[in-house]
This record gives sequence, C-alpha cells and structure tokens, in this order.
Amino acid sequence: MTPPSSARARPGPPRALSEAEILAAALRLLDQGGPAALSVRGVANEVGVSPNALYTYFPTKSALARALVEGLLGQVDRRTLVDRSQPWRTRIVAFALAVRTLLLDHPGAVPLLLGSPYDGPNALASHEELLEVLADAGLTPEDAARAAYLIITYILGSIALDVAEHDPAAAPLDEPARTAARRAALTHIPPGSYPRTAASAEVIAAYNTTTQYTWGLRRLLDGLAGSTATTR
Amino acid sequence: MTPPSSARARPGPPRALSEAEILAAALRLLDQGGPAALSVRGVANEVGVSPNALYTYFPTKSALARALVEGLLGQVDRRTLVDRSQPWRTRIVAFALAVRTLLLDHPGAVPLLLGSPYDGPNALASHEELLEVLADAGLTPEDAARAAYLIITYILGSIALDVAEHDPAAAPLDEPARTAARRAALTHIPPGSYPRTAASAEVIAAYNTTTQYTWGLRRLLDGLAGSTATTR
DNA sequence: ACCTGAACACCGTTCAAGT
DNA sequence: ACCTGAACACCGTTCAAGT
Repeated sequence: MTPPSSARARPGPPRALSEAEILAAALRLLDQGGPAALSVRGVANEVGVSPNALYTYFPTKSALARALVEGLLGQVDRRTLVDRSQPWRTRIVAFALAVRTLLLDHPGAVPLLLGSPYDGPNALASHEELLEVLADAGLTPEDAARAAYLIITYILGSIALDVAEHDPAAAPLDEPARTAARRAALTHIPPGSYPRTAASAEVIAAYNTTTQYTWGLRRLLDGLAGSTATTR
Repeated sequence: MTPPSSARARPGPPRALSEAEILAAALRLLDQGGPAALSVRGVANEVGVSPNALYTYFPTKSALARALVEGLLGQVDRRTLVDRSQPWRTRIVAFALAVRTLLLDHPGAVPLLLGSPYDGPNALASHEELLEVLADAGLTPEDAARAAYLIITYILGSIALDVAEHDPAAAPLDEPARTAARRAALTHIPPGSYPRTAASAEVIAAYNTTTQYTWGLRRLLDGLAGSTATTR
C-alpha cells in the first residue's frame, strides 16, 4: 500500500528546501568567508535556488541572521551550568568556556550575535540558569540579576575583542598562533611612548588566551563573592 | 603683495577636500542612519564629490572606518584617568563612564569599534594609562596588564550589548526611555518557563543603565583589589 | 596630486507570473 | 505554498582620462 501523498511525507519532485537546510548553508558560508560572505544570494546559490526563494522562509536577511544566532546558542553545552551538585564557580566557569569554545569555532557569527538583541529562547534559558547558580551562591535576587548581566557582558565582550583581530576570510588560527601574531605586532609599538605596555608585552600578547579569559572571570567572581556572606 | 600660490595656502578653485572633512561627513551619516548609512557613495555625496574621489584619502572603506574610530577614541575624556592625585578606583570609573558617554552619543560607531583591532594611538594610550593606574593600585605589572584587559573587555562588552538593542536608524532614546522599552519587552516572556527572570524583571529592565554599569565595574574592581595588599 | 565618467561585479528586496 | 525571471535601487572598487 502506497501512503497517501500528504505534504508531510513526500520526497517531493524538485527540492525539499527547509529552514534547517538554509541555516546550515548560511553557517557554512559564514565559517568560510566571514560575515561579508553571508549574502542572501550566496545562501540561495549554496542551496541551489534563486535568491528570492529564501523569502518564503525568512522575511529578511536579518531574520535569517537572528535564527542562525539562536541556533548556535542552542549548541552551547549547559550541562555543568545546571548541575547543582557542582560548586557555583565551577558551573559559571564551565558555561563561560563553553560559550567561548563554540563562538571561536564560528567567529563569523560573533558580529551577528552582538548585532542582535539577546532575547531568544536559548539566551533566556542561559539567563535563567545563571540566576539560579547565583542564587545558589547566596546572592539576593537583585544582586543575582546584576551579576548575571555582568557575567554575560564579560563573556561576550572578551570573545568580541578576540574575534575582532582575525581576518574573517582567512583560515582560523589556533591559540598559540594567535598569541604569536599578537607578540609580533607588539614589537612594532614604540617603547618610549608606551613603556608599561612594552614592559608587559608577553602578558599582552596572551590577552586572547583561555588563561587570560579565566583569570578575568575569576577576578570578577571574586568581586561577586565579596558582596555575599557564603561562598561555598 | 599677494602670497605665492603655494599648494598649502590657496583657498583653491573647486574644493578644499580634506581627511577631516570626510571623517566629519562620515560621522554625520553614522549618527543619522547607523552603520548601514555609512557608504562610500553616501559620504562622497555628503561632501559633494564623486564616489571614487575618496580613494585619494583612504585606500578602502575599512581604512576610513578605522580612522573614524580612532578619531572618536581621541575624544574620550581621560583627564581623571591620568590624575594621580585621585584614588585609583575613581580614575578607572571616570574613564569607563567617559567611554560610555561618548559611544552612546555615537551608537553607530560601536559595531565599527568592535570590528577593528584595538591598536590605534588612542587605544594604546588608554591602555598605557590603565597600566599606570593599576600599578598605582598596587598590582604587579603582570596582574596590571591582565586587569587592564579585563576592564577594557567589560567596558566594550557592556556598551556593545546596550547598543545592540537600538534601531540604528531611529532617533536615540534617553536612558529612562530605553529602560521602559526593555520593561515592556519583558512582560512578554512566559513566567512559567523563566520564573527567576520574571521575578527580577525590574532589575533586568535596568540592565542598560549607568547604575548597572557602575555596579558591575565596582564588583570587578573589588575582585582586582582582592588580589593585592593595598587598596588605597 | 586630485578629481571625473564609466564600468564591473556585486548587494537586499519586490513584483508579477507560473505550478 | 513555493519557486522563477526580471527589475529596482543600491553597493565597493578599478580604470582610463582629464587638470
């Protein structure tokens, strides 16, 4: 018995285009060529369709970008963040590292992320979970909310500054290569004008490392812990 | 005696175009219509010249954008930052507020700032001066450098998140209006799914205020002060 | 050195038309 | 509902030419 030709089940004659397929193609272009490569016409070409066909699925290019960002945020590993058996610092550090790992794998998405409001379901879920960790840390609801925003701000700000140095069209570099490039650039700055900067060149070259990222986060968490009694 | 017609002094027959004039026109477009309004052709039209004439002054559009950002950073008031008679926290808070004030006056420039490497003369000078404040605060050179980057990261991250919510083409809103808009948006999120977020809606609506900004900065400075003996 | 006209290879989006 | 062809009003940049 052949099944009835419902719109759901048919393999379809020409193409079974879908939102997911479009977003996957968009992410591919973003990863290869950066934000400049993410064009409506480019995505259409990638999925083998005429440019205006995409308007059936997304009303504008920026709606497509928002959906892409939301999809990426959904891939952040939040298992440790919500694990109440872990110490609160561990949970926050794990979340911060998970966001960073994901976004450094998709640096082209960072400008998109910073250009869209932080209000999708995945953003809201992360926020809610951060409020829980900070309540578990002993903060009042008011301080927990302020602290959650401070943490989000630090995470996204750090990643944005890091990504801003890459050529979006070039192949992504690993951490030692990026530090080496920064070190090389620092040798060109005049020590006479910027003596302290020159003297700390090694640390500054490593601004974009995981070490600096977690150092800053821990100082920040220290500041939050100081505003409460318990720091378990 | 008429002066010799040196290239320097002449009022010129058609137009005395200059880098400064081009940058001023670019900033005007940016302020009125956001980053999308900053086009080579638009700037050329604004200064009354054909599009390709700009290539005499800037090799590419992104070079123009970098020069624009560098010019804006030069307008940040750093007088308190370098005033060694002031307590170190005061100096840093004053700098952070000065950067924020300037960039909220030119929100369209923020995506440009986050898209260019932080390596111009004004960026380097701020960095050098931050290292001095933090040394005055008693940090080791190594900790001072890490701390400087933490502070820069916080400043730019906060401002970026704030600006991301505005319509770049719309007229800029003042702080109470922006908070009211956030409060209105928050009433649409389901309290069942995000109970803590819903319970803290008032604080969250105020995420983009000066109060939240300085609260976060002070927690961060608390964290830095904890890593040293003296906190004068 | 500084500017123009014309062109190239792109954009996002809309509209009328087809199935 | 979903797709196409054609068009509109834009882009950044280059090239040859003028002064």
